[in-house]
Amino acid sequence: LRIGELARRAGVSQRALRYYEEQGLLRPNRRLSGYREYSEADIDTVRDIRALLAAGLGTATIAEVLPCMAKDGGQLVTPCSDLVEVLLDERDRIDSAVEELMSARELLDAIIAASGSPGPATAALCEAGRQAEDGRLVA
Amino acid sequence: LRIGELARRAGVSQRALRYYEEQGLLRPNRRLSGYREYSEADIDTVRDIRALLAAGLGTATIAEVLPCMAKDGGQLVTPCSDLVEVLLDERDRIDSAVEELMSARELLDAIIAASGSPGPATAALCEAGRQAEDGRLVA
DNA sequence: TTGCTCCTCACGTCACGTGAGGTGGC
DNA sequence: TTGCTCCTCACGTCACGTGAGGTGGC
Repeated sequence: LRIGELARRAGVSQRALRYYEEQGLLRPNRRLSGYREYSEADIDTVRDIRALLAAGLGTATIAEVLPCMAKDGGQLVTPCSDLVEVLLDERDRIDSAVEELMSARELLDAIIAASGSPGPATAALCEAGRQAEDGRLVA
Repeated sequence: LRIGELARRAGVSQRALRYYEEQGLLRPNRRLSGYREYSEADIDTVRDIRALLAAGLGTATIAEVLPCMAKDGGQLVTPCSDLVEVLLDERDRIDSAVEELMSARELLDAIIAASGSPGPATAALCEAGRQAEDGRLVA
């Protein structure tokens, strides 16, 4: 697989793939031309990387986790004990991140729901908001 | 309220508060000394800002949303119709973000669960991981 | 030769962190 | 005067985005 096809199939940018390599998360072979050559397994690896990044893990931590995910005949590999503690912390962080997202969702829902009855006061406040924004640009 | 107390009570850094002001999200008064003077209402505003940032909204969008949250006697204010469409998109993004977090959580859970029976293969792979990391540092 | 894909710099972005160096109030 | 809090630059960080300028294969 060349970088363009992997990017398409994994749903990421080529820049992201080069960045992951720079951080040691991927190690593609090189052709004589210098082109990167990826394996089919890299598609799943990239998906895992994205999932962990989206969960707030840094590339350094992900670099430690990835070898544990190397499936040995469909079997997960045991991580070093230091890493397990890190993962427990990260899992807690994910749980509170979900709660934050839910409360933000409620905030937006309340505002969206309030858009049912516009009224004349709305237009005025809308306009006030724009003027405040202009003021900011001037200042 | 001076910046230090607001930072403590809202649970954010002073740098973050200055940044929010720079982005037009807060507009504290100034004392003769140049010190920022915040209102009690700013505590809740900062909490809302954090919730929306955590949900992935940018400061520009939050600047549009905040006036809608100005409680007019406990009542939410209606946003401009352009904004409502943006909020609907953001809400969808939050929903998929939650799904991503859940799947990442499952990934970590599987690895954590695998740490039950260490065995000798683990230590070897652990060591291999460290060597690979060293190789990276050398290269 | 044309066109598509790839390559390596290298600077920009967003929401801050982190000093550097200086001032205000009790 | 001491000590704590505040101020304004201004550069660093993380995970990339976005060109700039050049090369490879059919």
